[in-house]
Amino acid sequence: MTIRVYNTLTRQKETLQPVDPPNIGIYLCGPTVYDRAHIGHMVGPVIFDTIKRYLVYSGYKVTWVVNITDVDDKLINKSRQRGLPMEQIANENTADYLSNLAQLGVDQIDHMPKATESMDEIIALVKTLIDQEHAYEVDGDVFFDVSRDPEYGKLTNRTVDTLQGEGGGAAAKKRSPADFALWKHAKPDEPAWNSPWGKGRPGWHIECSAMSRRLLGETFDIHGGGLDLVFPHHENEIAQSECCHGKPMAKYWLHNGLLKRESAGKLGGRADRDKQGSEQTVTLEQIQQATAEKESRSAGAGGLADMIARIGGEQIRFFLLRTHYRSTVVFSDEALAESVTALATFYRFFERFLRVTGKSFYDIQSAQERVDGELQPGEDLLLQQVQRCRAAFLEKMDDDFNTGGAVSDLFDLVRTLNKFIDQQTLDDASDADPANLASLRQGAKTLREMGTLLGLFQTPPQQADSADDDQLASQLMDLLIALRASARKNKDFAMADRIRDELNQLGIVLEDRKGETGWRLQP
RNA sequence: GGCGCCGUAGCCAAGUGGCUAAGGCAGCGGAUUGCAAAUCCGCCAUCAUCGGUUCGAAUCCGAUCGGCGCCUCCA
Repeated sequence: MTIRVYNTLTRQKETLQPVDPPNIGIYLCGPTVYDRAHIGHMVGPVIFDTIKRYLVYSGYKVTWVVNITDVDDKLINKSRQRGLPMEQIANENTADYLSNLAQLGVDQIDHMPKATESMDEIIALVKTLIDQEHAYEVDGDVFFDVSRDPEYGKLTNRTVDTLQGEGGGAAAKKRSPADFALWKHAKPDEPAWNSPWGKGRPGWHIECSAMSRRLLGETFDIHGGGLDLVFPHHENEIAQSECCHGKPMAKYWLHNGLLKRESAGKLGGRADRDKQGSEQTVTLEQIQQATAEKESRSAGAGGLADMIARIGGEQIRFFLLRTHYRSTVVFSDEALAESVTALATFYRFFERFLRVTGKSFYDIQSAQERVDGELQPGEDLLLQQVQRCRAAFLEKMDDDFNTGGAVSDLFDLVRTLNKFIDQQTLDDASDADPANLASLRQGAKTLREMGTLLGLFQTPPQQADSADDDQLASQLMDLLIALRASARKNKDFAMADRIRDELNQLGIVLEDRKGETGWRLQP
């Protein structure tokens, strides 16, 4: 078993060899919580959640950190616009973010440090960089001196002289346009922390260097984030941390692709920003309108939380995992709908499994550890097929966490199991061979193992007939089904079909099985 | 201008040097069904174009066309 990952730093796939096996430290750049999350913010968490599941399964001890940036210029602007304290805005949006993560089944994060709770480490790091003459102070601002870092630009293959650098009022103070702020001097009405350079706040990149060092050490294994963070954010993190410590910051740099709308540009990208205009001149109403437009296209009128409630967290997770994490994903209602349809195949199988075996798929205990090549010579044909699916699945996951390819093996496996039920006529529970049922259970257990690795099928989907509110609906359905059964018995197919067709109009699908009729809502 | 990515069936999407190019959605044919639904079986691509390397390329190299990202805040 060898796991290979694509490393942005070397621009090639490499064998994963932890710095300190079996431990693996992962740092993922989380959100700046100046606004509610959109679906694009979920790509990184979902894939890294999956990566951690896979690494733990493969025998590693993984520590995964996702930071929350809760102090920043955009937060300060937002605070002014809304007339609320920055902290309150940060707290609101952090809560929204966490709730979205939970809905998508992202539950593997070990630490979520906040920038505002890491000031001591940040200041200490800046101080060291000044002492080392990698940074300099000008009137309460501190800048990193890129000319003192011969390796600057190595992540993105850039040279200092080609860079424009950040503009704004601070540009005049910088020795080189490419120098970037480590510490920003506070204006009178801005949130500020005491520092050796007066009151101020951290620059954008420094908090990640400080927090990753505290929680994962000076050199850790995997640093992740969206492709849009490669430059300047990660380039600058590398510069700060490696100049400070004199050793590599992270061994592998993994970047997820960005989500794109059908129409134009990535979510929150240039097109969105241009629409909003410069924040000095735009009115609050315009901002709200622009935000509403953006959300209506990217996440439904009520934002991501509403979209999750409407579509389902698992459906969105599945949608994201169907593509390789480094690809650009074009997001649209149609694409999402296709995913929902595809995912329903598994839910139908789980119901069938319950009918056949009397056991819930969700009660199956999933394998916690990876065990390879345990196929016994005497095992039956079904289990051999199941093992082939599983081996194919693991092979794809080993290759840079190819979830898109791995999903196909999930479909292959569910088809194999459905076929087995058909061929062995296990739907007739009365004469089912116990040995066949045992084989089926074993196959389902493997499906559960694979699903769990992807963070899928952890809890039963919302059932139309499970909620108390739908008790009446359930009773009415029983009545209609009984009426239709009686019509069918009398060969009154016109009546029977009318009941079925009109229920269909209401989005309810009937399935006649041996001896009974089931119903479900259309996905 | 600099750095980088992508172009596989109607649509989405794996595969990056060698078995019949995964899987999903849609469609068509069949088994099953009173008819459907569900399930299963079958059909449906020579991989943007051109040229080159190679015994052999979707997969490597070059050119062309088309799409995109970063170089300023962004997951």
